[in-house]
Amino acid sequence: MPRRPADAQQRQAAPNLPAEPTQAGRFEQARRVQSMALLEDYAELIADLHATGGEARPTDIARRLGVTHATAIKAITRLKREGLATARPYRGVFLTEEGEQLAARVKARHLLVVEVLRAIGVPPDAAEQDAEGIEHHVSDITLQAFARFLKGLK
Amino acid sequence: MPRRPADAQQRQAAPNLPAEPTQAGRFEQARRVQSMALLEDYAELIADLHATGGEARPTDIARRLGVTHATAIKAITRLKREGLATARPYRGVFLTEEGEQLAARVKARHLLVVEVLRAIGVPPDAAEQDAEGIEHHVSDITLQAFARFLKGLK
DNA sequence: ACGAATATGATGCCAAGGCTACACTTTCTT
DNA sequence: AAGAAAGTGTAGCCTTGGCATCATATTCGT
Ligand SMILES: [Mn+2]
Ligand SMILES: [Mn+2]
Ligand SMILES: [Mn+2]
Ligand SMILES: [Mn+2]
Repeated sequence: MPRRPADAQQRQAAPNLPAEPTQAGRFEQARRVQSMALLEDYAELIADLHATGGEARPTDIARRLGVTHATAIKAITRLKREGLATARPYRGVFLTEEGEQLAARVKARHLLVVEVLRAIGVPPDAAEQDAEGIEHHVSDITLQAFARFLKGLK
Repeated sequence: MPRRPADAQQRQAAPNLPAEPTQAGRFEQARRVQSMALLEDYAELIADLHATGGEARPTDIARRLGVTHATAIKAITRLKREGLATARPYRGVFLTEEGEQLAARVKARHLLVVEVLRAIGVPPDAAEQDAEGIEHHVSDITLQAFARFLKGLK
């Protein structure tokens, strides 16, 4: 049945770029973004643990994320591989400079997303809950619009 | 080092319910939601293909999603397993009653999310892009707030 | 100081969701 | 009516991110 084109285009690498404005392009970008979500949450959490005067040890991280420590350790391995963290065995996890920067961006974005949801009238618990997933999909452009929106309110 | 409690609680099933208001509970809920995202996008897309007068065949679906047809076929297998779709070999995919209902809900939510982003001042392309990922994390409670927000604007 | 309690790390298992490659079926075109 | 073109399905491979289990390291409490 030779009706439509073929489906197997070249499908190059496409590192992390803007995404075509086609439906397929949007889905591809959404998948790319999703693949960063876990790293973002870990970075944000590790920074928070450090900021709260504590250490970021696998068990702490695991408990806060609701996963087993084995799962956390595997994710930490990925963080290290991606150059976002280092770890001293039995002594906890530390963010690299790049990791710190990611954490800072992610935290700011998280707070802004919650703030916008609240401003729209979303109840506090739902805002906190939904923001945990939504945040990762909020692009810089959208984030700027969020900031302008909040500024316009006060 | 026996400082903090243990991390391996019972961790029961937790089918799809409200989620504790703890940080771990929020992350758990976000993971549950994410595991539905793929099914939601497929259901929405299949309904759209049918609505647009066409058939929903693996290659159509794959092209629209930006994946290979093999990937689409695997996802369709999961849709069938979950009771959301049926398929007649070489004749396309069809949503069950439950699948149709899911598709309708997902489509309405998608549209509302885009509308809210636009209302906040997000440029059209970014709104379309970000909504593709955000939509899956918007709870019913939040969706209601979105509807009220839009109503209040006009 | 030493045993108990806890944390850590390693390993192996699983399912999801990508991919390529290849065989088969259907449809189109001549 | 073939033969070519396109779609479909299957199989096998990979990575991610869950899990449980076990061995080892550290720290606490007495
Ligand atoms: Mn998050
Ligand atoms: Mn967050
Ligand atoms: Mn989507
Ligand atoms: Mn959608």
